[in-house]
Amino acid sequence: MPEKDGGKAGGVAQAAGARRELRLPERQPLRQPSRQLSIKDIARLARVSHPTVSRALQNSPLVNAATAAKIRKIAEAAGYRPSAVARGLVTRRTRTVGLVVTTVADPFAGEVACGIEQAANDHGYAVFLANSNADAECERKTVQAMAERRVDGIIVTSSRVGSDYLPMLAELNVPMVLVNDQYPGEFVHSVMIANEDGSRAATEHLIELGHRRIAYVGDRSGYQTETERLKGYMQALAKAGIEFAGELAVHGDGRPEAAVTAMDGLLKLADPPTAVCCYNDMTALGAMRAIRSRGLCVPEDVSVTGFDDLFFAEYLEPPLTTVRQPMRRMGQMAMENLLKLMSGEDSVAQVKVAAELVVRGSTAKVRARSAGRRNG
Amino acid sequence: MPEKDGGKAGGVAQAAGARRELRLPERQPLRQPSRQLSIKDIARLARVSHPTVSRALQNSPLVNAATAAKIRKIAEAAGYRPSAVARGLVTRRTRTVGLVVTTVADPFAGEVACGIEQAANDHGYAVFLANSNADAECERKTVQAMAERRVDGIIVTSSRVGSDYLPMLAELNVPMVLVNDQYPGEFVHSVMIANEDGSRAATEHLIELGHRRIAYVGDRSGYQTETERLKGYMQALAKAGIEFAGELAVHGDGRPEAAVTAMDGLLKLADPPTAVCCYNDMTALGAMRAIRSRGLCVPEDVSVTGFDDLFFAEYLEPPLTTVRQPMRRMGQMAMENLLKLMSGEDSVAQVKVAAELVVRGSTAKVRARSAGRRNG
DNA sequence: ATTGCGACCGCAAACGTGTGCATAACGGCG
DNA sequence: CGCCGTTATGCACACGTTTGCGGTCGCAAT
Repeated sequence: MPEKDGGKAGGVAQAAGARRELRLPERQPLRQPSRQLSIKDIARLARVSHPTVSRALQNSPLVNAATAAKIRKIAEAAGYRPSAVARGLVTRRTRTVGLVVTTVADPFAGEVACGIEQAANDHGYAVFLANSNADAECERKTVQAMAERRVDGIIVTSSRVGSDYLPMLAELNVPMVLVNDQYPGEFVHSVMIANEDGSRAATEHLIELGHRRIAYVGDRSGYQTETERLKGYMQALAKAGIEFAGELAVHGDGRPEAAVTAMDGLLKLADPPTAVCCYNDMTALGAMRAIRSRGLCVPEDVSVTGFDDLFFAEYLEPPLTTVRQPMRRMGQMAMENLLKLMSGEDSVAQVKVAAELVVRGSTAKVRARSAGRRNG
Repeated sequence: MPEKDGGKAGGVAQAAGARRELRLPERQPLRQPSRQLSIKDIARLARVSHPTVSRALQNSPLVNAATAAKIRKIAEAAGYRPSAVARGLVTRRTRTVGLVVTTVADPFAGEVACGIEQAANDHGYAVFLANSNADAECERKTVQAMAERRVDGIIVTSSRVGSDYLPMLAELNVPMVLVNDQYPGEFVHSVMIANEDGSRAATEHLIELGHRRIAYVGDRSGYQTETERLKGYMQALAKAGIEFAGELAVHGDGRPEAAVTAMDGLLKLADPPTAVCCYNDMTALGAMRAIRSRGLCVPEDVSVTGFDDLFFAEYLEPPLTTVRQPMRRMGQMAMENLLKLMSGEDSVAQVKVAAELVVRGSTAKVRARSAGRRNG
């Protein structure tokens, strides 16, 4: 055995050397002092060709079990790590997905990202993270950059781009799934929460508690999520025979600061609301602050509902009544959906996940009119 | 099939074909129906060689301005995007960094990640995100996987691995910076908050308000951050001549749930604390819940302080007194530090950023003993 | 006319891996 | 002894870039 190896390898090396001399002077490329070792280094160490090493490391049945074991052992000992970039070049698959969110600092995005990362990792995929800063142009650029890096797929949460993704996607030719947005097309699928249902449930809950003057503090107008939640709110009002009052539906931006001023405006009305349905939990945070700044109490003077059920919702005082969104699960679903898309099979184009109303302490029965006169 | 080959490629193939015939039979590789177009496609379109295209696109002065412009125009029109993976293979730099956090769903990690992503993006770097789930083994695996993807550098926040990074890093040979942890070495630098100072300041603040029986609810023991914050707390006590009581220093896990039970245990003591210094804001969230569950009030019955100043801190009722950590800025600093490391120059190995006490409503003067007897 | 030179451009390598195909070794069988 | 089927391995590519170097061209200087 050793003889065979020694003899054979020697012969091969010799032949190769001789052959090379005929061709070129074989300029010696200046090597970096310490470079990552390559598959050829392992091949040399194991006295086999590099394809054999390649096959051994991917457990191919084509290589002898004994030599495969030997090769793996040597590679292990040398601390060899095959280059994913070289592999990506030849296989044309990087096992990488791109994730673009408005900002990871947003708790909603963080939860979704967490679910995605988990699922991706379970399937051997790495994820590129990028912030769009809720800017359409930036989002577009980011998606382009990811295409340049040859990601196998892309997930976008709370997209700001809109339906002109379609031409871009067709050109890029990379599968994509959207979270909480929807622009159906050949490549682009989506998973989204039942916005209307959730928002309607929250509003109906307030109506059942006897509220009639119910406000709505939304996001910026124009985005699909916002539109749908507003719609749910209006549906509930209509169903209960309450006339929609334009003055009670105002816009924030999904963050607490804007909600404070928006809510404050509502409280200054001649006939202020006794309850408020907020676009999301962050908005509710600001609304509650505004309410208290006027010396009013939650829920005694005004009830408030949120949307999302972020981690802090149950720890607020009072705990926030809100519409739960299984964020992590949704991220996971998005990733699983993308995996299917990437492997060629087409899955359900649009999955809508159920929203669940979680009743806590921030909502209560309306009480006899008294705070109504306290307008500024 | 024969028609396609003969017809379409006819003109081009002929010229090239003649030359090629001398060499090899030129087996026709089966092409995918639609593939990304390459630099050679653009070269053919522009009637130049592909190296010229390459140079034109990187604005090399070696190519004629007019032809460069033409090439760029053609590339633009064709929607050509150079492959970052092929480029990475030859340049041996991927312009990619790895970011490993305990979990992105954690608001602290989210903020830091946001700062990092921003800075990375500004410098043309993409970032791989991965969760370690606060598990040392998982963290190690993740770092390995990133090395396999040939990232140019790595940032780890709240590392769970510890000082045995050093041998691994030496082997991997990739620069790394740690956030809120510190294992000095040739490759590994760090940026961290002044834990002791911050924690001491919070405790001193409580002491100034007249508190003498001050509890501490920490993280799991053993981690550097936890150790340092506990130390700061003890320093403040010592300085004020208050004897450290072991029963008052308990462990949570940095999340609200664990803090609830930990705090509840403290309140059941024969001589319960009148104030509590929490490891972080999440812990404070749980502590406040526990306090209220017993019918006590914050800050009237017990004052509480946090650490981090997460977004919700100022929106709590009462707003939380806490130690501010400029998280986004710290992420940015970590990235800038890493950039220096990657470009060869060595920067300050350890930067410590100042912590700032933010006094809000959750802390108040101790009042005459009365709640003390309410133990269970 | 030759030489030298600068400006452009193309050739031929790399980079590190995967894979179709040829081939060597080997044993079994006619 | 020759043929063939297996098994194991190596060869020669290919993937899509970048880059050192040599070559061509036009033009001025000799």
